[in-house]
Parts: sequence; C-alpha cells; structure tokens
Amino acid sequence: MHKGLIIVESPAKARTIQKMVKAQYEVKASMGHIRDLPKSKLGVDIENNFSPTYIIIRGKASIIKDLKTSAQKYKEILLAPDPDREGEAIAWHLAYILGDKKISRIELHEITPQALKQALLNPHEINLDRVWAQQARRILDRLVGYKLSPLLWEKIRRGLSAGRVQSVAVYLICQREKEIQAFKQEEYWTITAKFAPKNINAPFQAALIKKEEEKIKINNQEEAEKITQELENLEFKIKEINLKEQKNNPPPPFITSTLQQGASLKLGFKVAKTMVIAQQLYEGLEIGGKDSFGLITYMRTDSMRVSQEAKNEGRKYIKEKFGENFIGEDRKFKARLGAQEAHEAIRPTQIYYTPGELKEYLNNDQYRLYKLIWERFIASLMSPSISEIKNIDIKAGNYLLRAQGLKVKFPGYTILYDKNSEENNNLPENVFPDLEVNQILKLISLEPKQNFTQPPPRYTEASLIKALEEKGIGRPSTYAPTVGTIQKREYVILEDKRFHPTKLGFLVTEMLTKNFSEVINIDFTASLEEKLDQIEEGKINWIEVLREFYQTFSGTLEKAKNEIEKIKLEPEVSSENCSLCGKPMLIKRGKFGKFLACSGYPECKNTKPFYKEIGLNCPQSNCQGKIIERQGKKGKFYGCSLYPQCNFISRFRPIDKKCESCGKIMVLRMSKNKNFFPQCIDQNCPSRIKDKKEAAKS
DNA sequence: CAGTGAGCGAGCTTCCGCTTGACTT
Repeated sequence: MHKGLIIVESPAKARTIQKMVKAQYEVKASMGHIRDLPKSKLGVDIENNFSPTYIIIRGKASIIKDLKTSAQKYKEILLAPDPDREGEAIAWHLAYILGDKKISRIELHEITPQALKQALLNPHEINLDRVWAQQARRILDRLVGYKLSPLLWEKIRRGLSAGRVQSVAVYLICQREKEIQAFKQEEYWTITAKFAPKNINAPFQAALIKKEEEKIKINNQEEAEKITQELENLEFKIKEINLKEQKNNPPPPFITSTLQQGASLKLGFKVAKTMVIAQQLYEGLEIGGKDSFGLITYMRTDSMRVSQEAKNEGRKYIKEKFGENFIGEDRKFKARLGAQEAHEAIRPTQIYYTPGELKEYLNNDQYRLYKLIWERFIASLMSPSISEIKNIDIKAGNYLLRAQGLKVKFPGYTILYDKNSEENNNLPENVFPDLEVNQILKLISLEPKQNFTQPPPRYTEASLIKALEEKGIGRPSTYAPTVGTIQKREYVILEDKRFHPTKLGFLVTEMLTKNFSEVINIDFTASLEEKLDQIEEGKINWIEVLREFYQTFSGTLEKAKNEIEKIKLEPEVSSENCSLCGKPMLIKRGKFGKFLACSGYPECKNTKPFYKEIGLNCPQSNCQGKIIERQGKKGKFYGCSLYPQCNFISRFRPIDKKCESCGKIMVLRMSKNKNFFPQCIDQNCPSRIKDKKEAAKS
C-alpha cells in the first residue's frame, strides 16, 4: 500500500519516479503551475503592497480535484516540483490548494535512484523567500506587460503587446537591422601566393600578411596589382617555422538553447519543431515491445550537469567502442549567469540505445534529433582532439607571407561529432612538405582577390535565442514561445530563416525604448535577477523591490500616456483590386482579424474576407474556389473560399495529391507515432476501408 | 464522433513562467 503522495510537475517524470519508488508512494503531476494571476485583469493591488490575486488556471481544475482526492488518502505529502524559483512557487501554491495536510518539500536535481533516495531523506519546509522572489518576478512582469500593452493599443493598434522579454527580443532585431542599414561596404584585396619547394610536387599556399612589420591593407585593384608586380620579382625565403600543438575540447552536452541552435544549424529545424520532437523523445516511445520509456532527459533546462551514473555509462561505452584513450577528463561545465540548474543537461537516458539501434522505432525527425543529442552527449565525455598547427613565415623584401595549416594528430571526440559545422572557425587540414628555415621557395603564382567587408548577419530564431540567453533574458521554457509571439504580433518576419523587423516593429520599439529605456533595456533582466537573488537570500523585501520599480515606472507611464501622440498606421495594400470600382484593396483589421476593404472608402464601401490560402484549388467539381485555412472555435480547419456556395471542408490539411483508388484529394494526417501520412479524404474510399481491415487484423 | 464559418464592431486585445492537451489509419 502507498505510504504517501509525491507531486512533480511533469507526468513523464511522475512515471519515471513511480517506477523507482514502487508501491511506497503514489506519484502524480501538477502539469506546471496551477494558480496564476487572472488573464482578464491586472490582478495586482498596487495600492495595497502589490498584493496579488491568484486564481486557478483555466483547465487545471480537474488536475487539482484529482490531486486533492489523492491527497486525502495519505498522511504524508511530498512536493517535488523542480528545485528552482518557479518550482518553489508551484510547491507553495500546491500547499495552499491542498490545505493543512502534512506537507513537506523535497528537491530532486536529477532523476536517478540515488538522488531520489537523498531527497526523501531530506524533506523540509517550503522556502518562502524563494517563493517571494518568484512572486516579485511574476508581478513585475505583469505590471510591465499589462501596463505597456494597453498603451500600445491606445497609441498604435489593438492587440499589440510589450514585455520585459519580447520587447528586448524585437529591440535586438531592430538594432541589428539599423547596423546593417548603416553598414558601409568596404573593398579590400588579398594576395595568395602558391609555392613549390624544389624537387617536390606538392604546392602550398601562403597569404600576404605584413609589410614592414605592419598588417597589410590593400584597398583596391590598383594597389593589389602594384604589390603583385613587386612581389613577382622578389626572392621568397622561409624565415621561420613554428609548430604549435592545439587542443580542441569537445562541446558540452546540450541545454535547451544549444539544442535549438544545433538542430537549427545541423538539421534545419525551427526551434518550435525541435521542442516538439524533443518532447516526444522525452515522453517516450514503445521500443521493441517493451514498456515505453523516455529516451532523453528533460528538454527544458539551463544546466550542463550530468549524473555520475550517466557519465560512467558513457565512458564505458566510449572505452568499448573507441578505446580507453578516447575517454576525456572529467570536466565541469559552468552554467550561464542566472541559470537555475534544476535539471540535468539534455542527454540520452540509455546510452546503449544507440541511434542506429533505435532507427526502426523512430520517425525520421525523431531519429535525427536523437542522434544529434546522443552524439553530442557521448562527444562531451570524450578526449579533446589534438592538432599540430604549423605557421610558415616567408619573407620577400619588405613583405611577409604566412602559410598556415593544421594536421590532426589525434581525432578525439571529432571521430564522432563535428563541432566545426556549428562554429566554423577552424583552419583547414593542411599538410606541408618538409621545409627548412632559409630555404628559398619557387613561386608558382600570385593570386590577387577582391573581397568586401560583410555587414553583421540578421538573427535566426536560434541565434536570437542565443543572444537573449547570453544576457539572461527569458528561460528555457519560453525561448520558443517568445520567437513565436514576436512574429504573431507582426513585429518581425522570417525571410530565408532570418529575422527582419517590420515597420510596426520599428515603430513599437522606438516608442518603447524612447519612453521606457529603464525597462526595455538589455541589462534590465540582469539587474532584476540580482534583486531576486537578494530577496531569495532574505536580504531585501519583495515589496520594496516592486515599490522601487513601480515608482519610476508609473511616472514614465503617466508621462507617456499624456505626451505621445496617436500614430496612424498606413494599411497594407493587398494584391487584389476592388470588384466594384477596380481600386486596390487594403488589408484592414477588425475585431475578427484581417479583412479587405476598398481603398476608395468612403465612396466605395466594398469589403471582402481576408483568406489565408494554402495554395490549392478546391477539389469539388466545377468549383473555382481556393482552399483556405480558417480558424474555427475548436481550432484550425480547411474550407473552400466560396463558402457557403461550396461546402468543401476538412479538418486535416489537404495536399496536392490525388487518391490512387478514387481520385479524390488526399489530406495529411498524423499517426499515433507522430508520423505524418497522406490519406484519402473520403472515409468510404476503398483505400481506407482496406487499411482499416489490415489494422484490425494486426 | 462529426462538425466546426463571418463583417467596420460599445467589449475586447496584453505579460512571463511552469506544463501537456490529442479519438487510433
């Protein structure tokens, strides 16, 4: 019989812990936060010490009911949300909801039997200072978000939003765009010489780097040609040969932000996709008839910590597979400032399930992401690669040229994982013939080349997250939603996987940074974090922190309300023309979203719906409509643009493919194993009835 | 499971953090 109840945040984690505690405890999940400020109003009594109003989060009532029922059965209740600020607050809200039971808090830093045992031996009270720190964070974010957003509705457009995190994200993108706009491209030239040492058929290259001990700068073709001509008549003599050994350490195991970057660079995944697939791997899959189990550790983490068990297992694998000398030293990876380190790094849970072995059980995306995580983890435990770097300095008159090359002496982790494709800062492999100092080289050719300086690159989803993370802005659970929000608000758009700010984005950012520079500021979060730490350490009172903040904030807010003038946005011109008067139609916004209105308004009052086309024509015979994506009460669906004349509708996305059996259109469906597969839209189509029969048989 | 569907708006929009909803050929 169970002795008590353990509550964690995630159901997958609950399942894992349940297996470890057997019948000793019942383990349940809270599914994250259960209480929060109300969505529909501010919920903070500013006059009354910023006291918050908490309500049960929509949809969580059934979870709470279930937890309460369970709680009544036991004398002992152990609250085990993540050991960080948010987790402490969740525990506090749970304690509140569950009432005056015998409740204590336990902290698990990794999901291993040892860590669990240790945690169970150390139950303690909820750390209230930590809870107040979370509360201060929550209330401050609410004040910033729910005070600034309405200002934007008033001055610019309904539905806009601002916040401590998202507004800085947009600011970074705008700032980068300004740098690019201000960038002046400069021409410069490089000269490469090709040599062949006497009697050897192995030419090698050297770059011109100095003239009279100073770094050379060649501005145009004229200069380049002049130097080339000078060089042609000079003698090239080896001045110096330097050998240097370079150790290249493996990368640390993944955390959320680096996983998103890695998957973006190596697999081309968007961050949202990476998170969805990582979640699937975390929740687990049925492998070879066994019970389903999680293939990776938790995917929302800022910690690079790895449990001793996993390290041991990884090293054992490396020894068996590559040999003892491929095992790396035990390295400690330091986490970013402000990281909360409640979880482990992202790693495979079972090292011996190699990607190859799991391939047949995973879909392609799952396989590729698992492989990336698996290899990165094993690599992180491996020895560094050791290369020899050779610098050959060649003198010619007043000029100095340098040939540089790298020879791998020991591959180490690179035998498994390629870090270069992520960082792209390594020298090419280059093996030189045997050369001696004072040797005279035979010149084969001189190649001047025109180059231009490059502007800084626009952010990708992943590089934006990296930039935010470096400043401690946002958390692993919010990176992907944040890049989604700033696009949904139309502050930025992705083009060729790079962020471009929109006019609206520039406008909003300018208004915010001009008037609220103390909040919409890259360093604001860092200074907030310091204060939250002090609250946590009991050094300052959370109300004081908010009071100090709000004093200046409310002042600037009031000033902005009075002084900023309403800005009129020019509506975007659509590609369509008015069916009544022929003038172009404008994209306007109403309560129900976008619609098209004639630019001849008020003379012409013609309006039309704004459709989101998916690029397919309506499959109904004789229908001239297009398939459009629509938003119903219960989510997306696909319908005909000529509704109600045409009643074509599908819950699933139609694709440009006809059914082989009946010729009707196919739609994209998702299987239980998260694979997309095409299927005929018609339920009664022979192809589907056949599938059904086969499914029933097996 | 099938079926979701609308107009120039008098009541709406919004924050950052935790977490997963899910009916299957």
